[in-house]
Amino acid sequence: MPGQGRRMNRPTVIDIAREAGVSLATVDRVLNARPGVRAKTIDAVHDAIARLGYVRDMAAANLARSRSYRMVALLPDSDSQFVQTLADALTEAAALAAASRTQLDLQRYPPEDMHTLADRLASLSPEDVAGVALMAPETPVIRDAIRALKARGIPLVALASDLPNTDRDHFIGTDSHAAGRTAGVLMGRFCRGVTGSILAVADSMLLRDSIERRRGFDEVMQAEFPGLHVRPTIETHGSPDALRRALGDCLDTLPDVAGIYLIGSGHRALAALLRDRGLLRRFVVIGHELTPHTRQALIAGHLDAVIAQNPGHLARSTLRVLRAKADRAPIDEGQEQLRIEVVIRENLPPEP
Amino acid sequence: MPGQGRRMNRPTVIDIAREAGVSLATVDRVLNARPGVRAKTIDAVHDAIARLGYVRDMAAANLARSRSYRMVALLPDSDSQFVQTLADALTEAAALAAASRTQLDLQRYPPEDMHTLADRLASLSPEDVAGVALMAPETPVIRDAIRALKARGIPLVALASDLPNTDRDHFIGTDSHAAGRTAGVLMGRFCRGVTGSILAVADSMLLRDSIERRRGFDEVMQAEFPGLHVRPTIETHGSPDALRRALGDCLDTLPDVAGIYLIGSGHRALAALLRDRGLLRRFVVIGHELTPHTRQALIAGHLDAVIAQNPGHLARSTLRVLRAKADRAPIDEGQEQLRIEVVIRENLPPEP
DNA sequence: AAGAAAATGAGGAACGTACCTCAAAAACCG
DNA sequence: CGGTTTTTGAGGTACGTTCCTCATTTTCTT
Repeated sequence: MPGQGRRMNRPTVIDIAREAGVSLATVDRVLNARPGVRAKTIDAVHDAIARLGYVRDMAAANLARSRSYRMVALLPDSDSQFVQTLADALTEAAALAAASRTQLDLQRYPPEDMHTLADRLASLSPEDVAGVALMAPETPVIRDAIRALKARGIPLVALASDLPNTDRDHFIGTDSHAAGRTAGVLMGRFCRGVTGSILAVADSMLLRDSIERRRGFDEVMQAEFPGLHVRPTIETHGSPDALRRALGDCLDTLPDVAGIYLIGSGHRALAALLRDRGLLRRFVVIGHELTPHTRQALIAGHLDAVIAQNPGHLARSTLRVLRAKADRAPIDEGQEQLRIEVVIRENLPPEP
Repeated sequence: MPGQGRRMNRPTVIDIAREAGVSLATVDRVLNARPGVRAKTIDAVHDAIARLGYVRDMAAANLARSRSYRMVALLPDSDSQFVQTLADALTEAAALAAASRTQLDLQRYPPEDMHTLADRLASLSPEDVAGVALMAPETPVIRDAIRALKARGIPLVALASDLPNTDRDHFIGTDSHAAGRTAGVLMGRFCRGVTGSILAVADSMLLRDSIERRRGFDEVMQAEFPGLHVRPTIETHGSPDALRRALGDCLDTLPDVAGIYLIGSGHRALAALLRDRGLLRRFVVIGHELTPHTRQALIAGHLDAVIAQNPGHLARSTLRVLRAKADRAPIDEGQEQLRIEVVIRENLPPEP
């Protein structure tokens, strides 16, 4: 009978009861913080727990509670490929998490409408939601909604984009500043021996992530690559036409463009523009996030490197952390640490 | 009572039995692939499962099994930092896996002595070992030992270094050829505009991994960077002196060295040599695996990039896959896919 | 069609925990 | 000190699954 091992004999509640010299009922009261136990007895039980190195079997506990976990993920309903990729990853992770009584309710909200989002958050009750994962910009309205949510005792994690000035329990994503620095180093090194301008393109410089990436990028370029000059950020506000126009102007005006840094989205529009002008592969192009488009661009050689966070890890991490928060269990920080990945054509992961 | 969700009323085995019109015992036989059920009945049960969208509650299942899994990991007892890092990662992963009834017995074997290793493998019995993770070169002796192990029904995964011509159940590690290509692209791009020689240093060109990395590296260099010429591999056989001597000779003889590719270990010896000669930071240096030394070298700027596989993922993946194999459960290929990581100073993960 | 073999059913104990009730013991109060 | 309140104990049922035994039914073989 393969695959079978020997019993491990972890201590159980029964062992604690014996060790502490109390009854099972008392141990149970202590473990679940139920009232009606003297402080002295509580200590005795905790001592026994410490002495035996007891760890509560969460699987058994949850089975007994016959508790299930409904998590809610709220993503903007933008047509960004990254958000779509993330949504897919969450759906996939949720399918697997179903085996451990966790289900995910993936919701989208109108990207610009923070009031709708706040209302949505306000409508969540601890009775039927065990945790929330939120990808949203940090506006006052949202900050308030989060405060109210936490006051109701619902755990919340910030997804992909941090909400540092709120009561969020955890941030799941990469450090944008470091990601920008990484992009900067690659840009600088790929441009070795070249002097010229670097164009930076972002959706909006009001987004925390874009600001931080740009800041990291600039830091590195100024300190280590003095021959390259980064121009002010071109803001596209998600519009391909705006990108086309603004970037086109730059290319017309500046004779010495060496590289293009795509801080946010816009890969499709950029590729179209460069193709029309016969400029593909002329510059070093570095972007963020691995999506079907950036993948294709990497393969085609129109994009030199992508700084990415792994959406699969992001999704799994989200569910694990929410689950841990719901159980008030500790988190394995190492496992939840999201890496800043450097992706080039040669280490492109196989298609999902 | 926060963190609580609503009952989900997921279908249980009882529902399947009713839906399929069979008894609980039969459902159980089907679910656990026990013998004594007609093919027709098996199909009927599977149909019911599909119709109800049943997902087995793994927590309850494992609780009922009250089975524990003793896994054995066999690593060479070399003083390679990578092996040490991997051992640490395995130990850490094992501590966490204890919560899900999995324990890991981490063993080291004398690196050059394949007979000792084969004997060790031969001594493992399915009664007390649920799976084996093995990091070893593929020699005939080992191939035979693996065949015997598998014949006894013990699952085996190859760790870090593949054993493709054996019956191993799974390989957990990165594609060395692609890793070499990645190193090649970075070397080529970091040397943009430069013409010259690239030195390659390996422990031994008899190791599958080294051969494949070198092959991938060469492929890229020849195809994309014709100005750079990769010299024949210097073999150090793990000896710092040998590296010092051979590499020293090359540096004396060749005036145009542009980069150094460290296929295997030897980072310490290389740093010492370059420091003595005042050549630190003069060349582009690219290596493999993130260890305390390569981490430090990256920070100091003596090393430009490291191609790595994440030892934490490797370790967790190992335990997950072994566990799945022991349970005869399917594997989530996406999650077990090990990425080829590109690490530079800017995206260095925080110290563990 | 009889006998053998294979398939199926019925039922129960166990895994470790939660949560409930009721009774008994201990501590507290004046 | 008696009476009241608080604390503790004992025991049961439940969660969804595994795995066992034994009896019964069905199917196959000749």
